[in-house]
Amino acid sequence: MSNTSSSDLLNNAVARTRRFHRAVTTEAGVLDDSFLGRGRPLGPARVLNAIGHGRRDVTEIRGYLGLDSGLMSRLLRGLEDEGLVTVSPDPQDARRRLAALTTKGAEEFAAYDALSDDQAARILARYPRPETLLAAMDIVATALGIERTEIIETDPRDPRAVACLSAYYEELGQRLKTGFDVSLSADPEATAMMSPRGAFLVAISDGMPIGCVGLKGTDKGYAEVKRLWTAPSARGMGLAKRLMAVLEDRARDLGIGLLRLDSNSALPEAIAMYRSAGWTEIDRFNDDPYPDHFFEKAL
Amino acid sequence: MSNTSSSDLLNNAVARTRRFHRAVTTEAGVLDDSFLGRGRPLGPARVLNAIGHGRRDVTEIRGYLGLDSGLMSRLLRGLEDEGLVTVSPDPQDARRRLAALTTKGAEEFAAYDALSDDQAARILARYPRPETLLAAMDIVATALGIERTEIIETDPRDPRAVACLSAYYEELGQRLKTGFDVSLSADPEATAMMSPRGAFLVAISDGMPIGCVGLKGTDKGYAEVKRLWTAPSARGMGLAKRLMAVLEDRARDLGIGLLRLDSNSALPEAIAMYRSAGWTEIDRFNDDPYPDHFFEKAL
DNA sequence: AGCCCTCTCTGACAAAAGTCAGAAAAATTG
DNA sequence: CAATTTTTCTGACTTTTGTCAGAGAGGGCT
Repeated sequence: MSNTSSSDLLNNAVARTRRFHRAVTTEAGVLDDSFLGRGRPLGPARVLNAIGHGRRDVTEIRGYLGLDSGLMSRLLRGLEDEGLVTVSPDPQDARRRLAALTTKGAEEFAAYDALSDDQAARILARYPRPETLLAAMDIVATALGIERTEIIETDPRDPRAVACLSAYYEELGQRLKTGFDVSLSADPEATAMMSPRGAFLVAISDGMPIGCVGLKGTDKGYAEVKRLWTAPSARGMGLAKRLMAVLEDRARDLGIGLLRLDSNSALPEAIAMYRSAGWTEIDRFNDDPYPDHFFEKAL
Repeated sequence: MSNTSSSDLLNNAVARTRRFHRAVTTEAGVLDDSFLGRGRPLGPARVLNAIGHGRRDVTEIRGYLGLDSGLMSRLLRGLEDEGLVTVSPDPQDARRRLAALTTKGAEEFAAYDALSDDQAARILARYPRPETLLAAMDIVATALGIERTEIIETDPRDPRAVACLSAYYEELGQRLKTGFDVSLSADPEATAMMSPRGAFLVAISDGMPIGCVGLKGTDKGYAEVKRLWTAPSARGMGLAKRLMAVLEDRARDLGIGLLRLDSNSALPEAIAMYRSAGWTEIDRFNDDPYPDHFFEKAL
């Protein structure tokens, strides 16, 4: 432990971070050992799980797990001998190889998954009201993973998009004095927010959707930005700005020259962000009952 | 990843816990590798650090790190050969052995410590306003470490006690409409809260003080419970109750038969806890300006 | 003292993880 | 098309980690 004066004990950021790390790595012996729960060494278990999580490209897995090519090759061979995995050349580039789970391998992966779920549930069961802990875990996971957070384009009916949209509607309902009823607002049809008319983006952090934004094509000479939302755990990390930047790029790709959006004064963070991101406030351009602020940006 | 329906994606507690785990173990490759930053294998590095953190008893280190006696012996021998550690028989029980760092060993340990500090600082530097993240890390660390949390008896002037007391005064100042000035309240002298007249307890979680309580001996036929505080990150986990239970045991050991305490209606959680822990509300028994509730409990 | 227990150390292994160099196959480049 | 690069695979290691059984010294109890 570093030498810390008494006033530091509770406030020193580095000491707190290190204590967090100590707590988490000690507990990792409980959380993490699902990888050891099926009598297989860590190496093969990690490879099997990486494949189960959808990583197919051998080079990619090697990079992700930090393995030497020789070691990787042997681990794959072992999994093949066990009948859990098949490896075949990539049709695009026959030097590369793609791994896939066999039926037996998928079962084995599911067993690991069940072990992990059990362990997570066991940890949570220790806390009578785990909501505080879960919210804190979300913040930590989002913050630590912020650089790994991917922004993907999806169908707005994709479950990950729907999860974000539901959270968005619920939050609007709480924030607006009047409540919020989607059916009263202009709910874009899905196809208006899909290529080639528009786009829908979701931010994914370690597999969890933590933000979204939609671009709705119109026939009025501009496209509209809709449904910008970030998870509470992600706020203050610049995610909304990043979503908007990607969305503007996407709009340019689609040949869109002018963007508009509406917002509500109950969402001051959003309005401040639009101002700082180069949007200009304009007059009302629709008759939606909820918004009271309107913005425009030329691309 | 487990199959989760769309509504689960954001709210399923197990999925959130597993995502947290993924984020933390991925990042652990960044946080944790201070143990690998000095060209020594993990085993010896862990032993050296355990000794540096004040663990001297070889059996204890073995238990803490989960090492076989043979392996432990060889690791210690290696560190001795490097001139970092000396091992000598325990004078109390010559079967046991005690390890200590040499000067060189202490330097090496300090180097590991500096690496850890740097890594923690580097992680924090990524966040412009890390207070949210730090608060979340405190909550997670406290929750995961709640079963490892020790309650120790200290001098109330110990830095760990002082850290808690300062936080307590500051919080009282914020919570009481009138503010709080220690000098106007009955500030017990340290010796009144030390054996044999009283006691002072501090809860330590992974090296961080997260709660305290004092037992102040008087000559009026009762002892007073003073300065009960738990860190915000520890609230809702029953820590105050645990501190009180230990304090009551300690009071019984000291031959005290009656306890009293005062509190303020600005601290409703505390008052609810006293009621549920078998305390009876009584009339004012002092003229301290701050309290407005008074309790008593016979042991 | 005798007996049983605890703790450390050693030797002898075994398993797991990691390293390195070179061969073979496929893709890319000039 | 030849030269170069990328990727995987193999063999031949080394290092690290973990296991087991037994020896030896010390402690506690009757």
